[in-house]
Amino acid sequence: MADPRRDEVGQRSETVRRANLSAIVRELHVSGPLTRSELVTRTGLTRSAIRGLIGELVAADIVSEERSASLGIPGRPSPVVTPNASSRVVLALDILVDSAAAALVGLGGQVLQYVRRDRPRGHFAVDEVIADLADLAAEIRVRQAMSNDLVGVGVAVVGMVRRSDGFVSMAPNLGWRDVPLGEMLGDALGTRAPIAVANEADLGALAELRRGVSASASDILFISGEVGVGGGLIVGGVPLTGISGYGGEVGHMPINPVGVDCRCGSRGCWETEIGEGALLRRAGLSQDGGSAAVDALLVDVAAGVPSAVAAMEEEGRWLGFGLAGLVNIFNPRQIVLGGLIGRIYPYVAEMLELELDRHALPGPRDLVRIVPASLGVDAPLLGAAELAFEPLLTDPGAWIGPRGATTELLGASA
Amino acid sequence: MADPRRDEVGQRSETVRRANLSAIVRELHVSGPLTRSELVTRTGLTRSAIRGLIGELVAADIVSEERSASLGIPGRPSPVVTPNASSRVVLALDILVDSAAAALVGLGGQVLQYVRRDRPRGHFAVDEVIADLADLAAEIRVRQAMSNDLVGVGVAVVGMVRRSDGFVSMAPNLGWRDVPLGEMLGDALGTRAPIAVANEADLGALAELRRGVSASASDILFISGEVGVGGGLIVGGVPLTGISGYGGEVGHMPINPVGVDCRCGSRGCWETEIGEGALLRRAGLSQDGGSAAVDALLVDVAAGVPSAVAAMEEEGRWLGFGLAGLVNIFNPRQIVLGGLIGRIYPYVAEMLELELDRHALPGPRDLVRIVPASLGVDAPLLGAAELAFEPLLTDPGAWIGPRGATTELLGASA
DNA sequence: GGTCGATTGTAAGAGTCTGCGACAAACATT
DNA sequence: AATGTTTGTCGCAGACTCTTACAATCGACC
Repeated sequence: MADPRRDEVGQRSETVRRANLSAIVRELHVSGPLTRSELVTRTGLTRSAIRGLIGELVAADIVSEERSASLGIPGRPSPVVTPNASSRVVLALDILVDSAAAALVGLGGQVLQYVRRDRPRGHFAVDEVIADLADLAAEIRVRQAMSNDLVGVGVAVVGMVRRSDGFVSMAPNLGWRDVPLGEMLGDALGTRAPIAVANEADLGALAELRRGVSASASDILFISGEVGVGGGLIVGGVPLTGISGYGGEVGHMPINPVGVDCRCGSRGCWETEIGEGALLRRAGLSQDGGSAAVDALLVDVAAGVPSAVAAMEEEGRWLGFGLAGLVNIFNPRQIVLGGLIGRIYPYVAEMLELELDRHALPGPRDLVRIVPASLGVDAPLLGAAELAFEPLLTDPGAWIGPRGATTELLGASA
Repeated sequence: MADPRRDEVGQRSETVRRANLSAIVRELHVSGPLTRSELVTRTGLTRSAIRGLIGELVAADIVSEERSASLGIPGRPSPVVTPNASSRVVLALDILVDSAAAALVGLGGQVLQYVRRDRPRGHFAVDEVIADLADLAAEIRVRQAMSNDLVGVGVAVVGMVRRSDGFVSMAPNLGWRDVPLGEMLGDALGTRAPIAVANEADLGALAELRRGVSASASDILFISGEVGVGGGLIVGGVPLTGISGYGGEVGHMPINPVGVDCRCGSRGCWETEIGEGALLRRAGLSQDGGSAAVDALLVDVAAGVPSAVAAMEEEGRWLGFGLAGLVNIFNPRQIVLGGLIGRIYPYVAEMLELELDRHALPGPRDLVRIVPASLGVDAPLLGAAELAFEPLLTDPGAWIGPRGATTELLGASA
């Protein structure tokens, strides 16, 4: 059926319509309510075109129009177009090592419902995790009047995920291998809405790009360190996924030829030098302490305890050494440090910049800025919501008109 | 003037036309002559649309149509559409460490003229190099009847280049720093055709992608090793340039914390472990021997000389160690080894794959294939031609009709 | 409080492009 | 020579958006 030589690059007028609707909805989703005239300048479309497209979006209940409050500017006031947060929603789920979370997010990024629950470390049986997530989702379902159209479900996982079907090939920190998470969650949640699964760091990067410190930059690296070290890489404005969605695993970039064994089966990975375990080990602390142990370490550092300070210096050295390579490869505008690494950033910044000076090429080095993440632990959760919204942002037309497609009430289980 | 909030994402019917023209011309440029009906299936456009667009391209002398030879198939024969190699041409230039080259390439990729001339190593004065290139270009100019429209000039340089204006910030192997090469070449060549300058490895990757072993793959890594080690990375079908075109410098990825000094000013770069110098050093040979010394080494390896074999094993080990990181980060379909590394590939393949098994994550590792480059020394030159053609491929409309734009006769100097 | 200028929504008509369907042309087969 | 297949050709319709003229609404000013 599918001819391999077929590129399907041909465009038609329908394409124009889709692109323009997409531009409007995406702009509203990212930037929040805008007046019609602002939309005209931002999209470059004419007033007539905007008028027609907005009319359809209003009819489909995707956006609303209201008279704007007078702003003291001469001229006819332009109505404010607002994305309908309560009309189109997504369910976002997050599976971290020691907690799980669910959120209901409306178009425009408004968080309507939010639940995060700690989970004991080490309880990672797949069925257990899925049951917990289903519980969280059910809780949200009860709290929210379910008159909403569920656009999709987004899931963040600490592991390597094949994007196409949400298959988790490996999640060392959860002890998973080859788990068809997307499929299983579909059954457990009882929804036919599309379920998109992706790596936690990739989604953190997406969230920071849309709603955080990297607002609409085109090339950023998001390094998220917790127990493991993940990376979400934005290249030319597009998330780097690789051919099967496994891309961005900077934590397992070999960096020390004489390094120690890594959970992934390799040796000398970056993760083994900058992860939570390495930091605690160098400080002479137990590696099982989790984030409480890290908190204690930070107190020591602030107090000037030599072993703690030395451990932090060594951490900064390895961070900078690895980041230099990434800077030379990607020539990014920004590197965002999240999770554990974001928390310790103030204490490693100096050493890190020094190592960058030493090991990164002058051109790229001068242009990159290192910043801590701004969204905290919820970055991946927000990213999962963004991921789930993507189909609506790309082709709002599918939610308009008779071919209303896959809209469905949350809770209307099979 | 330029409003920073302006995205200009609005599409119009003209956009559709441009995209469709571009699809046709690009398809012909990459795949060679095709019948109209093949174009119909490949682009997904209707016969009517193809007809109209081809008609305009023929009128603008960009393509030609001819009756096809009968193929023994029933049905009305479809005319063959051929890109006009002699009507639209680009000038490609290449500056390597020990040679320089120029070529005149026609639409479709046909090389109409070609000159490569060895240059003694060490003669890298900017003015000298530019004079040499201008000579090569003049030689081609004399040989070819100049009734052609020069679409543009493409230049490949062993160094870090800012894409926007062809500014070479650093070229350690040429001893250059901050050379406004694009501007200087414009003056020396006496042409107002746009001059695009880019890194040699980036262009090698582009050439392999278009005309070599990687035909239309979306994610490939091209590693080009000569004196230095460069990388051309294709991510999602798009060359990775970074925010200022410095991207892809995998050779200067720090990889050995106890490594040796690198020409770039850093220490422990990958290049210092897998470059020509490292290979020769480990084999106990002089590092100044150049490619003749490498040839001698290869003879020794084939003969089983222990020191040579050991050097090759060590080379393979470091190659695999570094590639494992790139595999984990990019999850590519293919890694193409060019230049020196492509030449020695047969002797390092085994060790390289072994190290990949050891250090790369199973998911990405299973999907990647390592192959030697297929285009040899001319890969960057061909890539430069592709780069110069890019404006024509992206918007053929600019070369059609009254607003004939920047077409110009080669040699019609200012 | 009325007038003027500025800004923006509204509406109708035109332009541009592609898709659809009917027909004709060119080829192989029988 | 008749038939079936494939594909170019042509006219018409559909889908968008742009252009242009006009109306609506605001602030500023006299």
